[in-house]
Amino acid sequence: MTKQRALILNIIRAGKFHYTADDIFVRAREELPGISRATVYNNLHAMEDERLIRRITGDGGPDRYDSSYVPHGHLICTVCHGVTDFNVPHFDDTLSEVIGERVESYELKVRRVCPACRAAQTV
Amino acid sequence: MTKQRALILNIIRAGKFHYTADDIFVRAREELPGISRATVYNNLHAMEDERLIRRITGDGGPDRYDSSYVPHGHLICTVCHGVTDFNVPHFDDTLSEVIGERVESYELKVRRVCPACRAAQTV
DNA sequence: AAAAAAATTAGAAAAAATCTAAGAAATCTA
DNA sequence: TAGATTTCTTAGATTTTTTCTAATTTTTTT
Repeated sequence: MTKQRALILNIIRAGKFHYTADDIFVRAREELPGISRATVYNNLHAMEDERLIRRITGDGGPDRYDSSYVPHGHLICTVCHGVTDFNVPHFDDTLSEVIGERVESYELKVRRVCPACRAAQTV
Repeated sequence: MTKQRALILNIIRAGKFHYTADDIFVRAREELPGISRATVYNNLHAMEDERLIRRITGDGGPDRYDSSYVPHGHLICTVCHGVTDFNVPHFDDTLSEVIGERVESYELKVRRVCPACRAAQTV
């Protein structure tokens, strides 16, 4: 756990939003001006493998990173590509029942226009 | 429906797999050597808007295209990586109710051990 | 047939991610 | 602790994927 990795993890955990690698790079550079883009990518991948964070592949936009690896749904805006978490309680149990097999994990992406973008559109 | 678009749609429909834009470009060029990459992208986007095809944003890799617009789940085996389609009837309506917003589409990937691999494991 | 609209083309450009080689930091070993 | 080994970071080039642009071709309309 280098200071670079700690910083990256902090940024992901502190943020209210799901950041892209570039978002994280820009924020990390404020604190550690010498940090390299490659370091950000390296550490994101390493932490993904260690299940410390989860990568969310978006809809057109760049990948984003979630501070929780526990499966949950993601609402993706088709306009701004912003990602919001949402939880369906016991969704894995529901899935298990539907498919008749034990579920290890799942990934659910729901695409819709987020409230902010919808408001902007109707103005 | 230009001949370029018809060809692209044919490639997507005839293929057993989900192709990337580049896969499609390479195959299209066999038939129509002058075809441009931009044409492939333009038509993929146009047909996606027309709901003739569906874009699947992958896990890291480039986007792929599915000959069916109708959303459906994918069961992914964590052992053999095989992919099986599965359908939850009216799942988008259910989602709409849960999140309280109009759902445009969804993508559901469920990871589990497929029956064949499970059988092999217990042997 | 002429004008207007739409689609296509080639290639440049942008966006996103990865790779490489050199150096720095941390860890291990005796 | 000194030296060796391993791991991590850096800068920037490279690759991959997608989009953009402007000129041309094709199609449609009048």
